[in-house]
Amino acid sequence: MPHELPKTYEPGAIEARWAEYWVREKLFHVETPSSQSQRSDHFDSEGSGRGRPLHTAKPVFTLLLPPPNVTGRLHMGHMLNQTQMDILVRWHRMRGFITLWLPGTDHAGIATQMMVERQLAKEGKQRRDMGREEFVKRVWEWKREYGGAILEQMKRLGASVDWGREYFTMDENLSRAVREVFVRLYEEGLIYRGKYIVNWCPRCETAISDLEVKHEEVSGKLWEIRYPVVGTDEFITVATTRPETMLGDTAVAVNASDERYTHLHGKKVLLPLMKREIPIILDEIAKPEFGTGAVKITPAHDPNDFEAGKRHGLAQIEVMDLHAQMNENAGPYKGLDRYEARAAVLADLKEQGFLVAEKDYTVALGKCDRCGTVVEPRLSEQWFVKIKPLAEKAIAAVESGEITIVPENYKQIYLNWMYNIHDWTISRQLWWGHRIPVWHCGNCGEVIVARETPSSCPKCGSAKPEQDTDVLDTWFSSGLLPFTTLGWPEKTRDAEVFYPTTLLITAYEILFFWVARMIMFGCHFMAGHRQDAAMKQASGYGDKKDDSVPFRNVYIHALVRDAERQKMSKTKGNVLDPIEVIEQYGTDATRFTLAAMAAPGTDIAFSESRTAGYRNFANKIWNAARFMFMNIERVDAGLRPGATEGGCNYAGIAGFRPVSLEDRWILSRFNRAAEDVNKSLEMYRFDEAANRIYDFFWGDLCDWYIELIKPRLTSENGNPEEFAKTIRNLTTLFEASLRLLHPIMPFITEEIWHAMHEGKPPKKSIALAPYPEADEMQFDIPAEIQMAILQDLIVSVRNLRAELKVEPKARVSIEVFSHDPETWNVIQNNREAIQRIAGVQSVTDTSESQARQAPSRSTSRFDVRVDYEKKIDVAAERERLAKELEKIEKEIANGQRQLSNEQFLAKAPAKVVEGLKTRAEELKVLRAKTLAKLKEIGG
RNA sequence: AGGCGCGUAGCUCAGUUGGUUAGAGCGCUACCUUGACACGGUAGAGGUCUGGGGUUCGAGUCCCCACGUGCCUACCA
Repeated sequence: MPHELPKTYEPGAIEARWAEYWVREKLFHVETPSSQSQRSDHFDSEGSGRGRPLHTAKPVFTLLLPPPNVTGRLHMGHMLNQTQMDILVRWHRMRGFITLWLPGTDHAGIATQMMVERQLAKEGKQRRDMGREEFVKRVWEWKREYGGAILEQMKRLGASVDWGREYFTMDENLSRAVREVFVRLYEEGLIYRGKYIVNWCPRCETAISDLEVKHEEVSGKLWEIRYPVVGTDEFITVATTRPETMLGDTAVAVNASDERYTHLHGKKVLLPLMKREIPIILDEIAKPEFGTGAVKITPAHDPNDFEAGKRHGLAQIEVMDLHAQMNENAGPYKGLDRYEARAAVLADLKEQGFLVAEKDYTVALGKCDRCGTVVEPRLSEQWFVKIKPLAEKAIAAVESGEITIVPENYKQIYLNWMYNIHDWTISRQLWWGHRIPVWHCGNCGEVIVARETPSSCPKCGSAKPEQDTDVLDTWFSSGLLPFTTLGWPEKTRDAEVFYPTTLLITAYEILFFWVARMIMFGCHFMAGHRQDAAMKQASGYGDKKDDSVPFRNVYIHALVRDAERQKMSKTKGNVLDPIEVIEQYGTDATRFTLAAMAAPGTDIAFSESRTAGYRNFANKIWNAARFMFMNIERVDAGLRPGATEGGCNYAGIAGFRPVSLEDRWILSRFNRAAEDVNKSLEMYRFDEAANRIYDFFWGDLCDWYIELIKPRLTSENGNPEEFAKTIRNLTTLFEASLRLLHPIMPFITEEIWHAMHEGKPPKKSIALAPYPEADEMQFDIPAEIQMAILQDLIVSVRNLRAELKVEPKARVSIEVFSHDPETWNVIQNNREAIQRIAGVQSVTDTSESQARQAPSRSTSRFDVRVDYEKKIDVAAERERLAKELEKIEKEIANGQRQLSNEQFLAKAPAKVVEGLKTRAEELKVLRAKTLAKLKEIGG
């Protein structure tokens, strides 16, 4: 069974099977390492742990999964994020790190509440009718039933998280930690309550933070209204984009320096419609250069006016309720929606002659991030976090380099935001979430902040204080996750080992929402924490001073857009469902696409054609494996090599015994690929890593190596011993290449790897096998040079054959000229390969250059001519040669200009000059040869 | 209004501190049912790197301007 792979690669069945296996076998579960059990535990006994002394602490790699909302469905952004995390996690795990990837979900206050409300609406029910307790119960039911959807989807991606440690932000232990944090901050004076203007969503009926407001430029109107000045026949004209708020005006402000209004200082205006006398005040809020220089002041409905109102002790008249409907203070407009009221107010103003002008104006409308409703600034009692003291530590952690942010431009963005941060509104008027641990005494009004529900008021002793009805902003609890998931506030061994986490990978969108908050909370609450020193050292962070930070590195990934570069959004209907892409091309191909397109700095315009290409790549690997298995089948049992005999190690490929040029070459190429891939991953260059593996697997291994060794595998009367050696080399090479690819394409590599081991793999999964590293002893520069000559020769002959339109099956004779001994060596030693791969009958050495003979190709090392009766297309050949000559001439001219420039010779590095000179020599030869050919065919 | 990014082959994108011949995938052309693979093979065509200045021995790469395009931040009525 193991060697019978179906002819065509079909990812669906394979992937589902392994995804299930990884979860069932708990392969990625990490027990808390005790202080004793951290000794290095190598994968094999062959001394492969080069550079890893035994009996030292193991390095640790910890990553927190940005918790998806329980309401979430997987989108491309998640998949990119998780692909990148999984690549790094698998890579570290294979390199012997204690690797913990912690998964969980977020209760997502507003989003989840909305979801359940919608469900209730279908049943004709309303949240308020059923009451808070019933409703929350209902949300929990919903969560149990549907909340796991996104995690199930994650399993399909192959995310190698530790499912044994899965959390939910409303779990009891995490909720306890949230209360603890609230109480401590309150006791430190960092949480306060007050009545301020906040962003209010009339649909969600709750306050939201600045970050949850999305601004949108809309073409709107600016209305100018004149207010009559009491006791004169003058008017003051003010402008507004929200005329309905004038009903709550309590003053008109002008600038003290504005001479237009000097004579009106101390006077009052009569507020139209409301017929209320309000003062003209002097305040800096009014800028003389803007409009009329006079501003209406509505302290209850505008944040600036609120501040101005406080400065002048003005009344705050609320004219709207929590649904943004006009209330009793709005007089005749009571009961109207804010926009109905706007229309009515404008009509009345116009009728009464107060409306002066209506101008087109671009307004930045604030909309609720969740539901899109236009936000209304509203005066209300809320809880706030005093943010500056927390921000200071968070700034220091990044400025000092204790936390690195990649790409680096995000560091400045983060810092700018932190410098200008405002206090954080943390209370939400929702029912779903962490209830604020505050109780109000109905008797004496005492405010009780406590970890557990108080049975009586500590001040007056009256029974049953009422708990505050608000819940906390969802980000308040998720901001604590790096330490609460490791057992905080207890001091745990988990925290000692896994905190600070190593890395956080996330999208730019939540840099402020989440990343910034985690840094603030981590630096504050984990101050004084020490990570296990030996492990910290082993992990490469021995030089870091601050172990309070929630993570040592942040990597911000790009945004996934659709093929037209549009941001994917439900309203646009251009959302690409990753599950659909996966069903069509496979998870491996989709992962590979995301990795290969993840160049830093630019967003990803996801293109399915790329995914199709990488599905083809998987198919290529699949078939190369089939070819390998086909040949293994033909080996006698006694000769069958163990696929990993000596192969399953870190450095190079230990079991590979090169005998031929292509053996030496592919071994060298493999090691170079391993070196490059490791380097790229170190720098989060997923695109480089993916492309490098692609080129190696397809371009080197399949296109050349397998083609070259075919005769050693397929010749009927071959030497069985050589055959076995060849197979051994192929299998060890292939096995190592699978390990190289595994982090990016976990499924296909797992499938083939198990097949190679005939059901008896050395580890339960390739994911637990070591990751290849370069062995410098296996670099072979001469082999690479010689192979390049061989490839040049073969390609030249193929090229000539194509041009001469030689029938594919016909074999041709070739004549080769070279004065280069190395070239001769290559030809002598690889005559058979040349004949077979290039369709050559005989190779003749000539002592004379073939350059002027028509059907020929030249490189600086050799000329090769095909002996064939068919005539070339003279005109086409002439054109080709002319074009080639032009290119050569251009390059020669270019090179000469530089080489004759003293400045260049003096200033350019020797290496560059040397290279140019060598190239100039080559070009001279090539030009002579090309000219000769042109002359020969009468050009 | 500020800030950031992008503009390279028909399409989607690479191109590391400026250094010899600007790469890949898809698409395109021609030929090929060669015992791993047509989701394949072989050989090709296709780019004055948006435009204009500048720095430099040397610019796709650095600077300035323009045009086009995308995003983020912002309490200016």
